Amino acid sequence: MKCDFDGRIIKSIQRRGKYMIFNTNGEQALLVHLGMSGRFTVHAKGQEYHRAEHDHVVFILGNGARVVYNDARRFGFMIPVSQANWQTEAPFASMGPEPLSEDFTAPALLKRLKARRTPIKVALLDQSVVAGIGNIYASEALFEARIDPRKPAFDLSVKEAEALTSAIQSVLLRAIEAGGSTLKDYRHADGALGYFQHHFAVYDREKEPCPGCLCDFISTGGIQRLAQSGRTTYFCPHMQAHKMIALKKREKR
DNA sequence: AGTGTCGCCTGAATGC
DNA sequence: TGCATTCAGGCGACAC
Repeated sequence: MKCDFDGRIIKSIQRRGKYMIFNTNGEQALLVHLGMSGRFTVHAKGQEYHRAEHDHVVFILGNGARVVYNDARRFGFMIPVSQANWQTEAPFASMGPEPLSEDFTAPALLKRLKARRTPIKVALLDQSVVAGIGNIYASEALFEARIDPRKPAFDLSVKEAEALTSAIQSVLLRAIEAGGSTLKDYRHADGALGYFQHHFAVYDREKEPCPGCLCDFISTGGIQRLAQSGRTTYFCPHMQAHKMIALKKREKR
């Protein structure tokens, strides 16, 4: 099938948050999001290719290699965007800082959380607070920072914001180091699996003890899960306890 | 403007 | 075995 990008040269590939941007020698760039189950795999020139189920797009490169986009759930998308303007358009105009950049500081995070009455876990999934955090890493970072996921976002102290920014960076760096998290679909471009799922502290570990658990595990029941805005959160109620309830009672008087 | 709910789509796991 | 239900790395449209 012909498309607008036929014959274009891919000049560079960028990433912002969970989006990839393929810059070309034309007016338009290709914006790509993998959704939940999207993946790219690279097949070298001469390597036989048979279309597999859920292969939706195949890029045939000038050197004969194939880059295949496979996406079982089809939540991913590719759209042409203006190469000159995409950064000032949705969703990038309002997107939060890159968590591994120097723009991501505790004061910057506090500023973006200031007006949010929503729980901190829900706020972390909002890409306009910080870019690139998904459901796994939100739970993992909050555990590492020892912050209750139910705590209102605006209620974070300076100390908590500091702990959270470093926890987010630490979790992401370790996850990248381990090659990402393969629950079902995630693969590298060469088909390799990620290994960070073996290092989760709380995610998908309901009723297990958290790392370094000091409480009476039998009586506490270990890690708990709850639903927040339709997404599952995992946390340790003992390691991540906060005093909101006591404070609320005081406010009411 | 911030917030919650719903739909998109398929596959795997679970329950009956 | 078969069928229905539930849930899953995300996001955008929509209503309030």
